[in-house]
Amino acid sequence: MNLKNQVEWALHCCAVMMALPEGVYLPAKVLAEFHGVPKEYLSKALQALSQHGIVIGTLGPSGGYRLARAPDQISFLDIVEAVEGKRSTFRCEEIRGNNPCVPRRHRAGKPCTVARIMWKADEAWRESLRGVSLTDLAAQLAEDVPDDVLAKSRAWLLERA
Amino acid sequence: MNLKNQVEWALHCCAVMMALPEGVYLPAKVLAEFHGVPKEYLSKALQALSQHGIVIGTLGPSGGYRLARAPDQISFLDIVEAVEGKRSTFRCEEIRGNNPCVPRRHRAGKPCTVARIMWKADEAWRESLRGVSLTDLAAQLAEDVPDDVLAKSRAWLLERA
DNA sequence: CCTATTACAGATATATTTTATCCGTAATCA
DNA sequence: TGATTACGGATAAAATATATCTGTAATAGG
Ligand code: SF4
Ligand code: SF4
Repeated sequence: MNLKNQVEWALHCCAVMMALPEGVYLPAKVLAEFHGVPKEYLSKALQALSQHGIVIGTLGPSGGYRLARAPDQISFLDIVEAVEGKRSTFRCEEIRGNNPCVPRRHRAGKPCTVARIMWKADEAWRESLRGVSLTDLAAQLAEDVPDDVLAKSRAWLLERA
Repeated sequence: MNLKNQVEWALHCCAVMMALPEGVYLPAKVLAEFHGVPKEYLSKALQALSQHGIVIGTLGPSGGYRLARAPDQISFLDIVEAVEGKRSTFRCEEIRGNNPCVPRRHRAGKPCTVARIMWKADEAWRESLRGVSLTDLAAQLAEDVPDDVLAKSRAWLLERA
């Protein structure tokens, strides 16, 4: 059970886009080169973000992507769910319906205990991601990443925006 | 991102094995028929449980599986991790190392902020599963499942144990 | 108006993982 | 001895993730 690598890419892209000045857009091509990932496939992830209203994409030269709202209004969960989907990781195949001792009653009934427990764990995962915003990420990054690397990256990106 | 269906099967099998009297073993064949799933593939899940010390398998006629310890000493997490593995669902491909502005320093460094946040969410998921034991499940099942179904299932299984 | 650039949607191809089956071996019991 | 079982490894089929390719429409700038 693995998350798609697009999740990682999308998160990094959003982190990078926080540095954009008002009205400036970053093309997928640049984001792909910056992260060293295939442009075409990364585009799919960015389009997913766009469809979920997390980023805004504009066409034409000087077009590209930027965040659709303030970083403190974008959570990790928003981003993860945009590319990974909202469905629970636990798939219930209703195998209790195969129990030879159960006539019919149970089958269309409410989800069983096992499923509820698994879904609750899933919700705990989501809740954890819901609690972290891009602003939180930025604060941590400022501590972790040396200032010169941050500045150089910023300059590298703006040159190509 | 989906959990394997073996997870669901393993959980149901453990639930069923709680009903076994001391010293009695339930063959994979019976468990498979009871749940309506392919025996060969279910066996793989049961072997995983066995390797992780959650169930005990014995050979020969009247052999099969039973729980290796008391139900209150077996958590959902034990079972899920046995078949799904212990690794985080978030795979870090170290794409920050591809950043053209980073020389060398960063690359072998500690895991970055993004990864830590994702791993923490993963841990929240595990913590949730760690908090539920088979005993808890049994209590819930007693409420959810009608008594006659429970009794009939029990009888059906013991006939074939 | 023209051209280069871009996001976007859809089709296709490849790789990896999940799902499932098959077979041979060893242990156990009657 | 013979039937039954778990176990491990090899293999096959299906589903999903990964990646590429194509064409279209919008847009900025000349
Ligand atoms: S998890 Fe619950 S609802 Fe799903 S198959 Fe098992 S018993 Fe049925
Ligand atoms: S998640 Fe962190 S450690 Fe992993 S690639 Fe991204 S920056 Fe690097």
